[in-house]
Amino acid sequence: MGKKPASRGVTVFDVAEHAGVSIATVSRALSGSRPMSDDLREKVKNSALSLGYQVNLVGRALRKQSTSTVGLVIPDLENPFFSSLAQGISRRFSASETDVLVASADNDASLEARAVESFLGRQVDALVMIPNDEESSVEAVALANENVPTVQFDRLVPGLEVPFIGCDNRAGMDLISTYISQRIDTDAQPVVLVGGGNSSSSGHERSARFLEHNPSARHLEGSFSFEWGQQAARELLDNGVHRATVVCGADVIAIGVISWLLSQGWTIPHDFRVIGFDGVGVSQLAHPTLTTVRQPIEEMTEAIEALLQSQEKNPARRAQRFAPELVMGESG
Amino acid sequence: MGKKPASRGVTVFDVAEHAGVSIATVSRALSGSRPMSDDLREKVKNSALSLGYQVNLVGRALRKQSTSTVGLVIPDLENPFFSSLAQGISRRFSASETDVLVASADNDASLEARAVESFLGRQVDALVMIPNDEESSVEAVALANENVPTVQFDRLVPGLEVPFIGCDNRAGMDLISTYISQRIDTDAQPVVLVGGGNSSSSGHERSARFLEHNPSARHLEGSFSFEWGQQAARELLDNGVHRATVVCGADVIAIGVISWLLSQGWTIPHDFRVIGFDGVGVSQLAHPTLTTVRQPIEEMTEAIEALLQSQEKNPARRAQRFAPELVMGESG
DNA sequence: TCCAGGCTGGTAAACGTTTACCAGTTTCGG
DNA sequence: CCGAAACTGGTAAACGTTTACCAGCCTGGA
Repeated sequence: MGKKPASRGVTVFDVAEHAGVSIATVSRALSGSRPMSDDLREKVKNSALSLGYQVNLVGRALRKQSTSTVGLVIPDLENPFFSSLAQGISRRFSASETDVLVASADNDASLEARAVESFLGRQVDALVMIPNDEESSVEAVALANENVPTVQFDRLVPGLEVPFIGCDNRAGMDLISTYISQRIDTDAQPVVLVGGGNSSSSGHERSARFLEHNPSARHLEGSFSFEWGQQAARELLDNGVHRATVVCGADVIAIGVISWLLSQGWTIPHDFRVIGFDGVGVSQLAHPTLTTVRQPIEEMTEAIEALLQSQEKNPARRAQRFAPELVMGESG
Repeated sequence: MGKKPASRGVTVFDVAEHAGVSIATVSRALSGSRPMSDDLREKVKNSALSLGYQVNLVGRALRKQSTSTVGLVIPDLENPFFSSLAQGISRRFSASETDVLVASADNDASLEARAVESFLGRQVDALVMIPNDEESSVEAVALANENVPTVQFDRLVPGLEVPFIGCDNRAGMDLISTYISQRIDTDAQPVVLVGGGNSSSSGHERSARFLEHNPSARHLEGSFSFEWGQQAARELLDNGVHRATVVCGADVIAIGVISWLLSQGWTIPHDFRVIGFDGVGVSQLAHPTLTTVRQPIEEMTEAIEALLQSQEKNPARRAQRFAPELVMGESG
């Protein structure tokens, strides 16, 4: 019933002394790295328990030259799509006794670089990166890949031999295009594209593909944020657009657009149809429910784990793109 | 123009050899821990650069017995309130050269315990915890606090001498109560409380305080999630409630409630008034805009940093509660 | 009886840093 | 010109693990 002793500072030596064995025996008993008699093992384990011993992972990492850890670098924790991805990855890896450490780059290239350096310095076994940007993130991704198995997720930096796992953005935009082209026949609204900006590959790919199908669409580029969605909607209204099908580069943007339009008294989908992209997390709560394209993030996180596992042996396939599916909602 | 060499495996010894000095000099030149002549320092730095040397933080941590790292344990990354907090904390600490590592407990007590153990094993200098639960998180928080300076954030586990920083939930509910009581005079709607559950201190405190003011309020308890908000709204409608002021234990819940009510064709605030709690992140995008109570998270993250700084010397004050403010929106 | 081989436990080295301590040189006041 | 102080750079120990190697013992087959 006594106060449990603090474990900081309790080392294998203390346990060894308490149990009357050597440190090698302690290590072996605790890790099971070599078979030994049950009573001895029990004795050691009891000593460890009663001293409140907890392994020092720093010491272990230094000796074993491996931590059971993967680092995840994310552009922005406040973007619910990214935090869903983070949650998905954590969950996936927690099953395989691997810790996932998350760092936010806060949309800042230098913080992103710092996060990578920090993870590398910590000797993570692998790195999963959602690069901020096609240009400013090149060095960080390259540095990561030179040092540990690395996978780019969701976004891709050009010109690097770093494996990529993400969604087939073009296919997603194809789905949306054919969907709205059917609609357009019946009610001829102008089509507007509100993109997430050309500085990330996903923004880039989505906008470009959509414009291939709809070259005459009005076109606004911004960033992947609610605020941009709101601003874009305001610009549309200011320019006298009062009926339109608004295709957005991401659900966050779509939510922003809808929020602004509703606040100005317009109705959806009557006045404006709004279509998103991602189909993950909060956006499913939007009202009216969002018409969007859903990325299969379960499959994608699974692929990440598989890739990283095999990565240690053979060099991985270049890029894996997963097909998204159209989700019909009320908004468009 | 040659390929930059991989830094993994480049150690102080390599740099020392390349620069023609001893490892002590390398360490000192790089860390500036002792004054030395400029040209020597330059020479060492150049060697380090050309070899692509990157310090191994594991080795450093082992020797210095300190990492410049604080761990953050979060119940659920998908809850936008928590991810906003995480973002805020990361940002705050990034200014002071301290890395923040985030781990999600995924609303699971055993994962939470594992996250704490992992951080402790990694020798983090401090721990910030948002405990899952008032009961099942006790051991994890206690373990953390026995080993490193620890602060509980937003949620509080009872009976432990662990410093706490959070919002004054009772004051928040006082604000809401007086606000709606003014309204109630003019249009006498029934009042409903949709709480986030009694298993966390914030849910607990908020619901209890609100019921002190409104003992006759209809009362539903669930969890801090969108889904619960939707479900609660459904239950209300099923029970024939068609006009009400719905006070929610959190914005996420309020968003869920609103989303369901709107989807069933009710209007807000005409049929239902809905009021949230938190005032952070995504919820500001809701439409109609949310009437809520805003927590001062800037101040709170600042307090965390200050607390952890001083914590190393003197034992910290028990609990700091920050006053929230009422934010008028259209929803209630 | 002897030796090979299995089993059990211990000793010590290694992982990559930082830094206490030391030794050599220079500077400078007396 | 001597001694002390200041400075500069190096050697080696220490942080907490894991594990290669070793030594002793026991078993069993020849």
